[in-house]
Amino acid sequence: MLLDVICNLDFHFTPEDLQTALADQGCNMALTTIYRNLPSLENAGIIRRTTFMEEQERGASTYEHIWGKPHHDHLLCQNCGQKIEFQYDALEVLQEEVARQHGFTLLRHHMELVGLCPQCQESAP
Amino acid sequence: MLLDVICNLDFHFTPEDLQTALADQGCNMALTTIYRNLPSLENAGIIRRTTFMEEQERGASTYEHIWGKPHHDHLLCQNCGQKIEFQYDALEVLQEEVARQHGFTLLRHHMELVGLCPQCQESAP
DNA sequence: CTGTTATTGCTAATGATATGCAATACGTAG
DNA sequence: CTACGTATTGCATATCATTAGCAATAACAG
Ligand SMILES: [Mn+2]
Ligand SMILES: [Mn+2]
Ligand SMILES: [Zn+2]
Ligand SMILES: [Zn+2]
Repeated sequence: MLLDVICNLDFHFTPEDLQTALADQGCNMALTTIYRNLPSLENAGIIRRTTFMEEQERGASTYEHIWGKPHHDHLLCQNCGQKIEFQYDALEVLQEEVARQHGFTLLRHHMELVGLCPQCQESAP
Repeated sequence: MLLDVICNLDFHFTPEDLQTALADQGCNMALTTIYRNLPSLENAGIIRRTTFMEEQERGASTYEHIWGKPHHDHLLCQNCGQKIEFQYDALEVLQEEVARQHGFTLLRHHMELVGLCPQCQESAP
């Protein structure tokens, strides 16, 4: 059930979002159970924790469904909270380059770009 | 005193690290007070919160002294926790490019590269 | 059907951070 | 310096996300 609900969510979600989505399907799962299962799903490569430094002040961490989807990073609007997913291979290549320069083997990265979306640039200039 | 201690720390620190460093100088400051003053120092551009997704699981957030220092990002060793600071202008340029492609005005970013340092590559291959 | 093991829910513990408030330090006008 | 209003502290307590303990329940295998 948990897996099913996760696969049908297309946006980033918190453990509580999952509980709500499950409840909508008639499945009442304790939050504790959800918290207990998230690490397994993460290790299995089905979800990824995407807690953004930008929104970290207070509040639960967020995850996203990544099974079968290509890697992407995020662009966030500081004002409206909108999240845009992007892929930019040249960036990934440069990250590898930085790691190599320091003799590191790069395993993964977390990159978030924070700015103002087109709409928010106008309304709050 | 707080400001003084921060300026003499050259590594990333937690609020508790600050308390310890202050105590070493003979100044006993309540943790509450430190927590209360960190946001001001951050707004003033003296420190920056650098909580890494990599070490976020449990534990306090970390800050670093940035006043007068040029911008940098971090390369972390997953195994030994070592942090390396780097500047790589080409990366920053590409980040701007991504933002522009989506009509965003880029304000800041958070990037952490996680991998294995040279030493840890040998000991845990 | 029955004993064995894995998963759940409930409740209470943790640990970082925030808040209420009274006590103290500070800065300034007299 | 001296008294008073304001800003800053410390202490105790609240919050809130996440975890742990444990007994109840479901899943599984023979
Ligand atoms: Mn995403
Ligand atoms: Mn740094
Ligand atoms: Zn916006
Ligand atoms: Zn290492």
